Amino acid sequence: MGTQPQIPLEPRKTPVQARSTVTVEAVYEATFQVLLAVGPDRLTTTRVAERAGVSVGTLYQYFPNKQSLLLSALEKHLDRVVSAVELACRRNHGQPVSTMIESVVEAFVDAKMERSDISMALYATAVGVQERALVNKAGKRARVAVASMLATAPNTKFADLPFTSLMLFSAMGGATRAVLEAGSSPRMVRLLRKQLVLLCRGFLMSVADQA
Amino acid sequence: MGTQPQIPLEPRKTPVQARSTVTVEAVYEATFQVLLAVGPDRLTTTRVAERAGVSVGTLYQYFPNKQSLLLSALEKHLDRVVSAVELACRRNHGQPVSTMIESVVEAFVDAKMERSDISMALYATAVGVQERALVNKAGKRARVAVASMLATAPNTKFADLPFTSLMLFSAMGGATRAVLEAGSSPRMVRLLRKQLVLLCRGFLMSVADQA
DNA sequence: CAATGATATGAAGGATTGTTCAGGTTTACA
DNA sequence: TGTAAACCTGAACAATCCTTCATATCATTG
Repeated sequence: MGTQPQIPLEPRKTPVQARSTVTVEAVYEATFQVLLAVGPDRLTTTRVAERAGVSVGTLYQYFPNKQSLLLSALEKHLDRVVSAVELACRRNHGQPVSTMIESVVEAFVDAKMERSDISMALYATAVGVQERALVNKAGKRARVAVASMLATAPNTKFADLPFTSLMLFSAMGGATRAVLEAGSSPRMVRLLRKQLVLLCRGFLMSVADQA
Repeated sequence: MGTQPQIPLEPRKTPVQARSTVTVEAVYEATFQVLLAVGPDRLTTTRVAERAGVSVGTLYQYFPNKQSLLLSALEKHLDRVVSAVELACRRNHGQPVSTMIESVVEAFVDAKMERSDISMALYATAVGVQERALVNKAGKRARVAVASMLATAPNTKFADLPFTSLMLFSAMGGATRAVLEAGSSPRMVRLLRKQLVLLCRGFLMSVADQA
């Protein structure tokens, strides 16, 4: 298991003019589109640059290498989703469990579906070691938020909050992914919201030490 | 989105002597190991052949190209898991919902954990279009089996069995994957089994039209 | 043991792709 | 308006990797 040679992953240069801000945003968007169109194997920096309407050289001025591009894109998306969940959790401290669940499910599904194309495209990149590290970090953040919210539920105590949160969040993630990959039709998304609430609520009722 | 050129994906030659059967098995095993060791990007046919103790040429006698190797490996694993689930489902027709759940969860978790290394390695390959098609096909098989089992539950009717099965199976898959990627310690696996039963049972109680 | 088919080898070809860099264009600002 | 910094270009380089094929070894059968 050789440690990989330490290659820089941070953006090489930060945009200062409006022009380059547009460029970087176009590169991100192109990354998602190429990812969806041809898959991760045949994603090349040249293809991304083409799609973004810039030259490869330009791309390499803001990303030191291909992997950093994919990592940045992934990080951006994860942060958006997790932030939404964290916000929902913070807002529901002290609420009844039922209310908590509804809010978190809504926030999570909304965040995922807002750009369902990006969500799907990025599943294909969360595959390497570094990528999974990012996903883990994001998952941990979400679970901490969920756990600390659940800890404030009135008249309810949970024996193993960390693991309970893991179950909750991973089940939500799994079901949402399945719907996404099944085409995420409006009907399915509607059903997902409804049944995800039932799923989570049923689970939490089961594992709670009611007082 | 251009249709990919039709490249053959079936094994080129089927082993007839004992010698080659060993070879093919070694190639599969090497595929998993390389996948785990260096990830899908840096998996090369030469590396797999080396690890298997054969030459590249030999590998190409049984697999027409790299993709067919990965697809075969994936298909093999999926079939093993789904078959286990199908068997469990068949055996529990007519049983109470609670018993059904326990059996299916046990069968699924067992199948996944029996070779947890393979399960993890293959997450990284289920990324391209053809690979996802295989996963979808396997998922469908599992859902059909679960649905037709649930249809036989006494005193219980489900309004939307297809979607209910999707939720059930994808939630199970998500939670199991999370535990797998968290290291699948014995403690965690134990918790997973227990709480997965609670999760599924709670969900089915919620969506069932009790009679 | 001869002969035939099965299996194994690995160097070399051909194609793709990540990354650089020398030189151009545009913007900001004094 | 001049100039320095920001930004962009794309051909070329270097490296990797998939795949083939001419040749060699092993197993089976009659």
